[in-house]
Amino acid sequence: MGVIDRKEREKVEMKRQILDAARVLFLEQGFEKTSIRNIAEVIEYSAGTIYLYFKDKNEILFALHVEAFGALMIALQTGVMSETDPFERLVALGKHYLKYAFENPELYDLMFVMTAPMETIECRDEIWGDGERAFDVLKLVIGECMKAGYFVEEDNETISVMMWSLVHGLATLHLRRRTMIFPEERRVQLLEDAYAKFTEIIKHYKK
Amino acid sequence: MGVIDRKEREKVEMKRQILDAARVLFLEQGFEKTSIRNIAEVIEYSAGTIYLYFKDKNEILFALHVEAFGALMIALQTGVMSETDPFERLVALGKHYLKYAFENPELYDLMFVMTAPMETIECRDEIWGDGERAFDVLKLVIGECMKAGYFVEEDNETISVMMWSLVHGLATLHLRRRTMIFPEERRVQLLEDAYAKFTEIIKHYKK
DNA sequence: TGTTTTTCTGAACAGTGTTCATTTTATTTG
DNA sequence: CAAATAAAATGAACACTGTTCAGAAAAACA
Repeated sequence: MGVIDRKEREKVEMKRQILDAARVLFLEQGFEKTSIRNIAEVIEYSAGTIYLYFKDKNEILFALHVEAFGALMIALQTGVMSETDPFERLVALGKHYLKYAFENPELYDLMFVMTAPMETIECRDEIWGDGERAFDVLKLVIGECMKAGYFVEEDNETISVMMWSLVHGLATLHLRRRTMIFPEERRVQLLEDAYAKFTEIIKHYKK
Repeated sequence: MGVIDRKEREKVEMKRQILDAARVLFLEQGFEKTSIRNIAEVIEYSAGTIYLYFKDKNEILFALHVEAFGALMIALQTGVMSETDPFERLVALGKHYLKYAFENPELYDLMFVMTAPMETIECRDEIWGDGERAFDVLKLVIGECMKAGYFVEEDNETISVMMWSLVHGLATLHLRRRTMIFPEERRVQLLEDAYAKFTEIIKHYKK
């Protein structure tokens, strides 16, 4: 029966259409302000139809979440590849993380800021699995740095959390407009300087 | 006419009632999930009445925002007072910042994470003024550190942004449940360790 | 007391996420 | 090909949201 195969393909295609429309709208106007009816309008179906493909609005978010982490992993891997020196790898990793955050603000939000999806119990494992794998990349690179003589006798995970917090802090302060307290022409420079200074400081740290 | 004085008092009292109810509900279930009707129910008035005291739901948020920054400023000042050594002051400042964040998660959210209120053009100046004044405390303490021989020849604002990003990152990663990727018994310890390590590293940094 | 001003209500509007009986479309069977 | 079955899509309905505003109730003034 080639029919059920085609039906399967159509189902996947429809899900794709919904996700693409949802991603565009979420990125444009945010999750909360995007209604199921908005998404339905874009794909030219009725609102009810969406519920034949996704259980609810959150499940659409989940699906995008998974895709977003896939994209971040690629971005981070690119960051790792681009340098051979262990410490430069770490610096590049952070840079690519920030780049991803600034280029995909709403997706970054969804991955590291939004609370809604984290509350619901279902899918938690996969969701956190994604986060863990991204964090593992950081730990790996920091592990290499330690082998190369950086962070001697430090706890890998502690250093990783510190590094993650810093870049996440830079990203969210900017994405959530808190850098507005600085004059426009200084904002980006300040973020870059702060990151550069941080990497410089940790580079030369010896117990 | 003592009447208009009393009327004025009643108006202030009513605003207080609304704000108190709103703060409790916002802290309990968040801004988005709290409806004007919920607030009205608590203070035993109709929903329409609220609009006689606040222009809209955002204005209630603004008012709470102002109060929250007042509380943070007190928390930070306490942090500054508690130590005499400039660098220990800085360490204590960050600790009290984190303490405030963890003890008032929804208020912290409202001050440093929420986007909604920042979008609307009105009240922006006061709102950002509050943020600026809090940041000034940090700059001041770091300025004292510089005079005491720390961060020599560094740009105060760059160091301040770095410090702010780190504590803000720690706070938001935890408040937004991203530390769930760590086993429960390690979470808080990891945050504390990361902060302690960070302060230790910047303490011993010499160009 | 009657008049005016202030305060409050509750219905209404256009929107939300979600459900479900009904209709339309597609596939399989006779 | 026509009839029967199965799948897909609809759109009305429900209970909710923020917000407005004509009218009712209460308070203040004359």
